[in-house]
Amino acid sequence: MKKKRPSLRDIAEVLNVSTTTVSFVLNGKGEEKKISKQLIERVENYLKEIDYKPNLIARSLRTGNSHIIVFMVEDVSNHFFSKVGRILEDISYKHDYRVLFCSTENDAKRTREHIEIFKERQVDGFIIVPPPGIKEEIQDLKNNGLPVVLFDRKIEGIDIDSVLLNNYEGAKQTTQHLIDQGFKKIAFITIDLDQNQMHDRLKGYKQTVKEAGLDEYILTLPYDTDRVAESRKKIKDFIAAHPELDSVFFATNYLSQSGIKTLHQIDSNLVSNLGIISFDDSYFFEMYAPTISAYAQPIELMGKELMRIMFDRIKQKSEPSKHEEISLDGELIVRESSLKKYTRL
Amino acid sequence: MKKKRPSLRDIAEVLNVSTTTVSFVLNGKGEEKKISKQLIERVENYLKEIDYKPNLIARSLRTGNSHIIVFMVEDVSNHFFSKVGRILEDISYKHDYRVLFCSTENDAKRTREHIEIFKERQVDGFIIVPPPGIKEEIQDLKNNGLPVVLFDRKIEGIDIDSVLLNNYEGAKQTTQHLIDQGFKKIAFITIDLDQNQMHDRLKGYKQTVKEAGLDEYILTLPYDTDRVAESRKKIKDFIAAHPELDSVFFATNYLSQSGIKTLHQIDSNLVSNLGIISFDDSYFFEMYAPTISAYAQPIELMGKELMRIMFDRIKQKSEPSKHEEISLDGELIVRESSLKKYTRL
DNA sequence: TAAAATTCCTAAATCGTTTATGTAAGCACC
DNA sequence: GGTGCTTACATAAACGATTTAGGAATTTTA
Repeated sequence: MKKKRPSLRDIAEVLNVSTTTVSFVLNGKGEEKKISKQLIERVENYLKEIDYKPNLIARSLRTGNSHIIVFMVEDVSNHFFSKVGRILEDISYKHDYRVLFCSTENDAKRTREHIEIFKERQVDGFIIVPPPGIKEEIQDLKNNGLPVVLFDRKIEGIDIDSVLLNNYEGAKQTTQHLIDQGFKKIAFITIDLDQNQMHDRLKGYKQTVKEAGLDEYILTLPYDTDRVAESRKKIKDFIAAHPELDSVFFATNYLSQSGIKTLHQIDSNLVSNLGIISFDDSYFFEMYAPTISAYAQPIELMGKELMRIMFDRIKQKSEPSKHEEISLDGELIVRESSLKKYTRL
Repeated sequence: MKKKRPSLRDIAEVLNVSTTTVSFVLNGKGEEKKISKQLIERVENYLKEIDYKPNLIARSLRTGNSHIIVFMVEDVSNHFFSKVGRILEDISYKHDYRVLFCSTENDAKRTREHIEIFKERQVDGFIIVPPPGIKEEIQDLKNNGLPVVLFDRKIEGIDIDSVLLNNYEGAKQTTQHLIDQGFKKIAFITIDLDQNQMHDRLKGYKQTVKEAGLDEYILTLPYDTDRVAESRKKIKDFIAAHPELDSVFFATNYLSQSGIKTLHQIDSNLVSNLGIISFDDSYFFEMYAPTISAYAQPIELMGKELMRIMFDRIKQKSEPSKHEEISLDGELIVRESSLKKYTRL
């Protein structure tokens, strides 16, 4: 049943040539290696005839690369990451590379193990959303000459390629939009996560309200998704404590979704009466009634930039003289909710 | 810079033993292979000391397997699939396997290419959501002795392991729930996709309303996501043509989300006044106001069953005498929307 | 016409494992 | 002391490709 695939040697035997010749032709190096036209043709025809597929493992062992790129994110089932993953997959596919997604769970140990395994599997590059505490491993990868591009988050004190959202500018723009719509008491609801992107968003908000001469209203919720009840209560108390609030800026889309739910529970008119805007877009916001405006990350562009850098590094092999730190701008998606409010005030 | 990792041979040289010995110890076969206690210890210590990591590519080449399982779905960024993928990843991780997700785009050609590549990469098993037209390739994989488990959809006329939702029963149960709540004019909105699971859902609906002596109201929308406008119009016309409708059963969660949006556009009270229920759950339904009830697929269980069968097949190597066709039941998640309606009628 | 260059191809090493087979030493047994 | 059985390792052949170094035949050059 289990018919063995023919190997290069088998083919060479049948054609009465050496494996070298077959290998050269297979890899399109026939002319370069001065194989005669006739022979090239003969080999090519046979390869086509039997629909020969080389054993990629053997090839990897010999060449040291695998045409596989790893994409490590916090959670592959997170919508944002899976969307980006999909883009990466499509681009890779066109270049005959494959993408291996995996979840770090934002855990350094798990990430380390993954990296170790993939290194031994000769993957050609890493695109990583780095959890805290893996600076050394990243540096190590780079020292081993493996291309690494960070995504979504950066690591301080390490010179490395990265593709990030300009969180500061995004938050400024988002806050400014609310201000432009006439809102004056803008709350910023964020999570208790010590990560650069969250800091930058907060800074953007602070700076913008300050420039506009408005007051700050900041609520920080626990990161743990288990502590939903606690978060709900905090939001309720916060809203109750500040009846003057006319709008809310949620710092992540997950936050918005649960936050909106909570607002609706407090008072079913609240969501319609407040100016609500979210960082990170979501399918949800388009469907919800009322629709919710959001600052959307440029998913497609991110994927493209990631792969552009990755392929650059893979090709040039040597350590690049200069690393790229791409900072991308998102796009404010204005939906009815943050428009119609103005007339209500 | 690029310090080469030590190989088995290097280690053998340092320790003045053969690679065989090192290999046996490495794989825990020391005792079995009658290596002396002292030597085992000496080797183990050294391995630990240099933190030796074997080259997995070389191992794969020799052993013919890779500890990689491929999970091919229509689109990795689809929430349902990515959730299941995440489960598979976690289970695999515990068994020292990795999962390679990839998207078929429901396209036979792309699927074929993927399968070809992965076969050459010696993956140990395939979990596939099969697009139409790849029966032969699946059969071929099986003939090559590779474990294949189908997921979500089956292929007629092929004896193979599979894990599926019991769509018929699910649709029956879902419809029955609406009936139990007192609804009598129940619409079934589905898509124009010639797949078993859609047929089964339709059958479940039909059978249930028939048993209850109620009328059928069926609307079939185009599958193409580009034809949103057309779908919207069809829904509007359908609702207008049947003012007597008191409830709607959407056959997929994507449909529900866009459908609910449309209903809301027609009349902002419609969503609250109709009994609405969806096949496939979504985060969205929990957050929406009002919340939407749904028949949820047992994601975790599905993942577990898939991996259970997969590992069974990987272990036993030989062709199983009997294939498993697992048909799982989902769970009706009853939220306020389908409860409170009854009182309104 | 001998030396040099070119053309066309091959032998063999190599990547880093696993594993079938080999073998030397020690012991028991009649 | 010859035979057989363990024990405790080593040798070497795979796995299936790529690639270096080189060889024989032909052609060009001087």
